[in-house]
Amino acid sequence: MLSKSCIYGIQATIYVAAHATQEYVPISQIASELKISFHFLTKVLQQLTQAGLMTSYRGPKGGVALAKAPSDITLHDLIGAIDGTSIFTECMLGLPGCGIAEPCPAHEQWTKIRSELTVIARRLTLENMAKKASELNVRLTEEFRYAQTLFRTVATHNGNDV
Amino acid sequence: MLSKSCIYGIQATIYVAAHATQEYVPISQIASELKISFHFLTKVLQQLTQAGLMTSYRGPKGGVALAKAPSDITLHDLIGAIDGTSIFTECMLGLPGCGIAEPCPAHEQWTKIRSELTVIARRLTLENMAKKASELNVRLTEEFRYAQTLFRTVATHNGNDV
DNA sequence: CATATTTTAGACAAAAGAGTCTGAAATCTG
DNA sequence: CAGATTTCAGACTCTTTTGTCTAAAATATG
Repeated sequence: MLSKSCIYGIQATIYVAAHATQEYVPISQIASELKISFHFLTKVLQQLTQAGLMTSYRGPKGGVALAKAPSDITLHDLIGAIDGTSIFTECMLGLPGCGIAEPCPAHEQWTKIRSELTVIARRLTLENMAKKASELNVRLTEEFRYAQTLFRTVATHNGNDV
Repeated sequence: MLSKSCIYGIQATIYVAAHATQEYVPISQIASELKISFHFLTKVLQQLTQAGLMTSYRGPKGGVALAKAPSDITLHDLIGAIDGTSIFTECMLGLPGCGIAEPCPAHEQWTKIRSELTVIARRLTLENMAKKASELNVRLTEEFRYAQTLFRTVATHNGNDV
């Protein structure tokens, strides 16, 4: 569905959006909290800065930050910048030119799914997702709940029944 | 979205379903008509026979055939046999255990899409798709319309505005 | 200015996907 | 039985994706 690069990019931007207090968030911090290879994440985030979705700053106090307001960056933007927009536009069977004139046998059904996927991806902003992620019990990474890394101080939440 | 193997498998089974007159269809015939590598298609169709969706027969007059009625084989079956069912079950961000208890930030939206995708894939049978493919102007392969390879004798259809 | 920190750039390796090829096993035809 | 046809099984290559590593450029701090 989505490439690993894309998944990492989405997770990282959500993390950055949730850390709006920091000016720039070092990639090393994101990588270690999200258990992603630092060097690999670096390359992914470079794609996002080159696409104009993030800004970067070198040196001490450097890192990456969102280039726009979290409410102005959509899931569609992120997927498009990393995996490309083919998932939103292409035929399920990968046939170029599949359309109303020359549909593939699954054209109509897939078109419906695809358009809903597009709507949802356009509607889901980083603000939405970061807000969700900031609530308890919301996952951002494989091993840990995001809540555990984000709010270590929450005392009422005692369990870790992963 | 779908792997090349999966796409080839779907196209090939549609082709076989549309050639119900033949007892067994040789893989070489499918491959050449659909412009797919013979040896590669062979391996893909072996997966389908091992999954119980197709039958095969060796020797002259041999080939592959559907193991069930075309109305009894769904797109879901085909995808499941080749790419696996993860596309119908997994979290968009690939997080194991993502669910109601521990949702990822895109959980609800993706669940909706996924369930619609599942419904459609379960509803779309080979019979449906083969019927669609047998109508004019329906694509099954990249270079040619399926209609052209399937019904070469149709005279009223003079155009090829690819 | 020197040093530590951080992104940038690019080479390199490992793993998976896609595609090719060869030989063996099964089966029909003469 | 001999030969042709076809799937089956597995080795092999090529490409893309994923992941690792090293050196250079930029920048803050003392």
